Amino acid sequence: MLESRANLRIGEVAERTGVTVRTLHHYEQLGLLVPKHRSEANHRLYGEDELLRLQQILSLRQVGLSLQQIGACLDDPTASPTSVLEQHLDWIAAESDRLGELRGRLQSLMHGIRGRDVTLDQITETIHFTTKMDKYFTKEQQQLMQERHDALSPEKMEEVQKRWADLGAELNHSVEEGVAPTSAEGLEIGRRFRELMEGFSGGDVELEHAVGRMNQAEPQMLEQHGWPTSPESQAFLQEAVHAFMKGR
Amino acid sequence: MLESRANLRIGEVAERTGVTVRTLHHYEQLGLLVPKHRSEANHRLYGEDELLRLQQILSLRQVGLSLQQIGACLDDPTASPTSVLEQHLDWIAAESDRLGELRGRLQSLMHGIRGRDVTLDQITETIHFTTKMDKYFTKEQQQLMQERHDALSPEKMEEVQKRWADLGAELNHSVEEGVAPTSAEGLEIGRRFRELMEGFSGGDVELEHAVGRMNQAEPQMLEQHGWPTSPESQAFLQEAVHAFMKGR
DNA sequence: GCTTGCACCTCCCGTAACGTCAGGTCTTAG
DNA sequence: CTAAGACCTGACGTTACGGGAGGTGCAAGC
Repeated sequence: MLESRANLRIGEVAERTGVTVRTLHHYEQLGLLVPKHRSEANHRLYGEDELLRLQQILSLRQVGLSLQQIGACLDDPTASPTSVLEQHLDWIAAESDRLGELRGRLQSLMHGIRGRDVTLDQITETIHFTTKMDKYFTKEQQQLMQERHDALSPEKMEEVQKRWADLGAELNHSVEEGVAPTSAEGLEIGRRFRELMEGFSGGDVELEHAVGRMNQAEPQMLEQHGWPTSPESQAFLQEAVHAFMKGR
Repeated sequence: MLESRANLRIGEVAERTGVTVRTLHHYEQLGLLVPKHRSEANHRLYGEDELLRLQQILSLRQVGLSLQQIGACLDDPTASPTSVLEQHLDWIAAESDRLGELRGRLQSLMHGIRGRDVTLDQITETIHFTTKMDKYFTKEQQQLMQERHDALSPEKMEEVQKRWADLGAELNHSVEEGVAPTSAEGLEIGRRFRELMEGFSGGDVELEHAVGRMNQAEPQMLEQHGWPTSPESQAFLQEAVHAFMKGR
């Protein structure tokens, strides 16, 4: 009844639907929207049904479907559009989650360096570190560690770090001197290691295991902080801790 | 001290850092990571500093920076990496919001067609409709309309729709018969229109204006639901309502 | 009658970050 | 001596178009 019978030329279609002429050319090239008629001057003529199809294309594009998916929905009668949309929704949800997480991490990163001028090295190292954290610790564990970290006063922090550094130096020294892990000196190192580790993990065995896995797989992270990573040191420490635990 | 002095070949670098050989080729082509040395057989040799640079590149890539931005951060001493990251965070936040919104819309769409088998036409029309809604109504208005919609019982819904349809038919009839908008018949149409409209908007003037703007810009949306959209009908209705309001 | 301008036409190159051959060279183990 | 890897360069494909070059048809102004 109210249909505008006149075939529209490409410019008019573009203007009415808000897309560019180039886009319509593109859709035709993909076989997505091919006007059936041409004028005598070889100009594209879009009819009623083609305009409707274009509306459908634009609607589906609006929700993020790829042109390929749109083509499948429109042309393949066996393809169920709801399942395509369902699948697409899963995609969107995953992407949304990913971006949200990334956003949170970037925010806390920017929060951490707010105001202070930092070098690129520090930034990239922080990113590298947090990435590794994600790989070896669950979100709950990370949150726990963050809370325990925040609860510590700066002086306390520094003291703990110094004690780790001292212990690393002493471990190195003992290995170089050929001290036996089961000697009194070795046992003392084992004791101090357990003390520091328990202070860190709060007795959470799974957390300690996660730390162990990370240090196993990424020794250079410890190395950068001065902790001995040679196989000898590792073996010494393991035996020393074992001996200490057994004799306790 | 602990540096591995030996220059690594591209395959080894790829294995250790988890990227592909092609990626390293690509980075070299972009000038992002160019190993200074080659072996006698023209094989790339990556040294200590190049590995460090690669780590930085991968860290920055991890947070979503483009290779171009990464190159700028690494090579342009005037570019502040924090400002680049700040800007990037804005980007991420916007994208995250966009995807979250799209996700919500897709979810409610899928919720609306849950179980029932729907045609592609119905889906695309729903998408089209909600898109237009976004264009003319604020989120608050949409939420309000949704609540008012949900509060209505199905019978009530149907009755209201019937009354709109009847009014549209009568409006059409009056226009065709040449009835004056200021006649008793016209006034009655104006009264019923105001009644229905106030029932819809709940007296929210801004909401009514939004409806007016939408119908002005997108007459085909009304047209599809059988409401008269001819200029004559529009004019008649406007005068009828005006006359009714003045005489009230 | 000629020119100008406009809307349209058909190629074709460019985008970001690589994946994936193709065809050739080098080295090393059997 | 030969076959398998590891490496090299070069080039095309991916997404959804943007943008431009160079040509055609048609109406209006000089």
